[in-house]
Amino acid sequence: MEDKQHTFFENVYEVVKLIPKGRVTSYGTIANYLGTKGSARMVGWAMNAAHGLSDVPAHRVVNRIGVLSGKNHFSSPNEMQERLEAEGIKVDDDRIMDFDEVFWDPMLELL
DNA sequence: AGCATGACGAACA
DNA sequence: GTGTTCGCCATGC
Repeated sequence: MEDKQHTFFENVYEVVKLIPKGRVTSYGTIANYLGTKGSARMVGWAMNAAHGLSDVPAHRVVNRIGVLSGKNHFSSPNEMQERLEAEGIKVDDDRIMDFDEVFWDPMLELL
């Protein structure tokens, strides 16, 4: 873990850190914003590495349909949902409710 | 070198 | 709505 992916990971972290409280985005959206469109899996991989960084709110990143696909990777599977609900995001059956309302698109709102 | 897996996504049936 | 298939690319066997 030294040079090449460093840039990609760094970019992912930077975007994730910019996600406003109470909002969420998706792996594919971040990938698209970074220009690595189609490589949503790499974003997920980056999150896996970001897992230890408190600066990166990985719980605000879900898949395209608002499912907490990564909850299993947290310290506790319940932690992700609790953190989201603590920010005012309603979660039901591992899925974000009103997903279109809390969705945050860097291309659209960050600009 | 190939093959399987994965915090994904889109297209299609 | 669900299930399958393919593309994506880093990692591990």
